[in-house]
Amino acid sequence: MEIPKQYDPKQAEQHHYERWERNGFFAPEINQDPEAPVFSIAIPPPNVTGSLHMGHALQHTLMDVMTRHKRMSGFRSLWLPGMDHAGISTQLMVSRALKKEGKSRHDLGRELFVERVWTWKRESGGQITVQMRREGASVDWSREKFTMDEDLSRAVREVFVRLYEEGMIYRGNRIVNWCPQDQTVLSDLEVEKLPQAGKLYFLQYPIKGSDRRITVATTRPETMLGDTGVAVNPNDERYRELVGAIVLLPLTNREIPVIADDFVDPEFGTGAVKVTPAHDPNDYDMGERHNLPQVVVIDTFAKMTADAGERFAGLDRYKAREKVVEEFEALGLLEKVIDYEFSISKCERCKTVIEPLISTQWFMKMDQLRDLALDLMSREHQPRFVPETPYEKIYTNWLENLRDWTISRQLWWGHQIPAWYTSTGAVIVARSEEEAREMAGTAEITQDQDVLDTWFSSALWPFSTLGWPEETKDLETFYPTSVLVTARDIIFLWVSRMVMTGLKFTGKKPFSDVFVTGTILDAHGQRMSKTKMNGVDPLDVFDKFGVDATRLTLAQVGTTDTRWNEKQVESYRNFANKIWNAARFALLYSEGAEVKPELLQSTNADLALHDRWIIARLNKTAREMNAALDAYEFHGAVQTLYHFFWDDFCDWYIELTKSDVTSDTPSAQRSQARSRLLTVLEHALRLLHPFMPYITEELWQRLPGEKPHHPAYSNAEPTIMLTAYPQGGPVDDAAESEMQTLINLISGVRNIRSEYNLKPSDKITVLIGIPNAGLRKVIEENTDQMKRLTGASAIDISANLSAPKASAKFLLTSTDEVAVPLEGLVDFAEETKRLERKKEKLQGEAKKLQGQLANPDFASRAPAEKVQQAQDRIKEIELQIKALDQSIENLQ
RNA sequence: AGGCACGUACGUCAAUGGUAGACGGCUUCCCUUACAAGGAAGAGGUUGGGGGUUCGAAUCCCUCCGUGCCUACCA
Repeated sequence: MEIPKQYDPKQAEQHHYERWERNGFFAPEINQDPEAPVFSIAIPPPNVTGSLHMGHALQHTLMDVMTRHKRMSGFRSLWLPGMDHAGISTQLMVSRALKKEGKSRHDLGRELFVERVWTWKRESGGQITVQMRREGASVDWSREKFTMDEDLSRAVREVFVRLYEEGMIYRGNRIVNWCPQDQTVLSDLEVEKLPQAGKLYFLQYPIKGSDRRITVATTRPETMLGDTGVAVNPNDERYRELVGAIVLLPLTNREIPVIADDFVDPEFGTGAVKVTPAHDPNDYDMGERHNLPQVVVIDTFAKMTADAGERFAGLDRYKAREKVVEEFEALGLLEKVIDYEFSISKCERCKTVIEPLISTQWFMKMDQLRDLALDLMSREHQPRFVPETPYEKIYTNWLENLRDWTISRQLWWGHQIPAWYTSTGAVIVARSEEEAREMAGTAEITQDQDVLDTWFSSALWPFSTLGWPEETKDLETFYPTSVLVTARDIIFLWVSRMVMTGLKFTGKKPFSDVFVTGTILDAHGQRMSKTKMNGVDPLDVFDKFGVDATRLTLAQVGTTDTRWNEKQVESYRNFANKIWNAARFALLYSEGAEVKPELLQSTNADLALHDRWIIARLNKTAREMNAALDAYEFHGAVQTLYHFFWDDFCDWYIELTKSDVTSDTPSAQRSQARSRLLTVLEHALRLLHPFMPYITEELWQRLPGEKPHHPAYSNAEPTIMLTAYPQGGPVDDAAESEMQTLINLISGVRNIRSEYNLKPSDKITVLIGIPNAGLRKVIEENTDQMKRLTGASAIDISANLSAPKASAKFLLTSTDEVAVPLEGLVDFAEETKRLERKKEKLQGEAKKLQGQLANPDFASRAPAEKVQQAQDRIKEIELQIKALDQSIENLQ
């Protein structure tokens, strides 16, 4: 079989996914074991408008690793994919397309516009589903959901109606965040606050029946046209006598009262605040407390209303600001203007400055829901956040301060609110229009024009996607889901709301664990964002280094914020190449051999040391992998795999088995060695598979022999995806420690070669003294290996070392010693210096340890084990120093 | 403004209170070897500064400096 020297990721990425998907490997039905445990994840649904970014790639990698691991471990595994209709983004995107045709959504009307969005969705939405296939995400596409699907929409209506019936959803007139651009209300979480350089204007208001004036400071002078009061702190001596006085509001002919309210900070500005209940959330609250009227002077397009007065009506809010300031100046009432930095609220989507407005909206009361979630946390400590700090606290604190949720949006794209109005103004909330007509007793009803916040449907995602409110088989089987993987910025928007609705409507938590991923930053530690143009496109990285290398890089990010570092991906690309070439070697010499799992079962003692050892290492690695994955320790898991494959398997095992495997003459021993190599490789590929699905499948398919699936998947077409994840058999401490001795021996000799600058052509003799007969035998059995790996022409093993004076020596253990005669090979003076340096270093360490032991407190208070360790280490150092002294003397 | 994290080798990150590691990079050596997208070896850190608790601190506490995030909002 021809195998190229370099791994070509694109080649491997081409065919496997399509085959996996076509054969139904991703669907839980592939599992034939009726008793199988269940594992399920609902994907955080990406926006239908979205395309893959690093955050997705990171989350998807982690979810795929978990799902593939559980699937291979025999779990009936479901990773359910889907998309979010993303109300505002999607509506904006389609509106923009319309604009290019010179039309607005209003030209089409609601029905046609919504139809147009669906067309867009069919034709160009969901790019991300194509990209997810590239990632290798093993999601069950047969269960793919969209938040606007009929079944999910039904769940939305059901929840709305039930909450309305319980009085938890209500319609109210309140101050809200209004986006004049998108023409919709926004929740607090959809508003971002940005620092902004602005000005603070000091305006003087005359007091009626007096020549006093009261000065208020404001960043928004135009709102003064809607002032209905001036507030001061009740304890502020400066204004005490003015409380209850009447202010003549300039530019208008209104008279407004001076009120006292604790909200006012006497330290700030002048200590007197203008109160505009209709256009500021705090003023709104104050207005409520003092029964102040609300005068609306700014409309939904951020233009001044008729109530702002004739001169201002129709002006843009910023034009009005200039005009108000001019007029104050003309009246001599503008005290001063100072530069001032404050934060300004902007629409998260379109960046337009938010206008707080009083508006009739639908709200959801959160107190009962919040208590359900808080109870779950205090009672069962659920959901379990990984990492627990700080997220558990952040989550709990946020819940404790939760306010009512504004759930209506003035959009056309979304779930239209299931509320209807009769001509007499009665409100009917129902599951369908028919039901509403029946309830109304008339056909003359009109539906509320608003839609629900996108997050309303997202909040139901873990159960609505499984069929709720029907009691489906899927819901019964896969709910609650096992784990939620998410970025930290949607803990409030999404995670907490899923917990609350899950508990309310299914009586169960929607997931047990919440894994909060870190953030991938750019090379300078900045967040990647579209506006900064500093994002790295995962697809470009896939093209450059391959999907598997990228996944490995992302997997080890885990929960920490990490700067993007292409070098890291490059090193994992090299790792993939290493895997490729190790397999290439095994396959090059696979004639007469095949994968035989039973070769790894035997623990019989006539196996060669390196064989016993690699089996032990494989078992230990498998155990570590399972433990790490179950604990969500992805960083550790990647490290474990990397070292096992590169260090243990490639650097040592292949090198030690090479002479048997590459032997020219066919023999039972050669076939065994070849088969064992293939079998260990096959197991290693399985361990790697959840992280590197493509290269492992590509190579696994090429391995000859018996490669059974996990029993739960015995009927399926061959794929590494459905083999059993190695659980790890017995450990073999003897093999590990004996092999370690051999490794130390070979490394030690190589070290000597390197330190003395010996050329590979310099033939050396290695003298080894090992008093223990058992160990001596082990080493003797590996003489040929040692010769090959150290470039020694002769190896002499005896019970007691006798070496010529001028030899490089090192201690293998406290009793075992190795020497390489150097006569004629090195510069003795240079060498003496080097040994002295080494000795100093050891003496330093010994001194430190002795200091520790000399401290009576250490001896009495530290655990005996630690004291013993220190003493042992000192003894070891003493021996090493003695050996060094000996060597130095020998060089003289 | 409050709250919360973080600061470890040149870079990115590890390390149940037990005396600091990995990978990449770097230096040296090696293209007759499955892999130059490679191999072998080596150098490199008083864990941001200062103080405290402790037999023992990267780890716990205080403080300063720096960075990031979150919440609130100052009219």
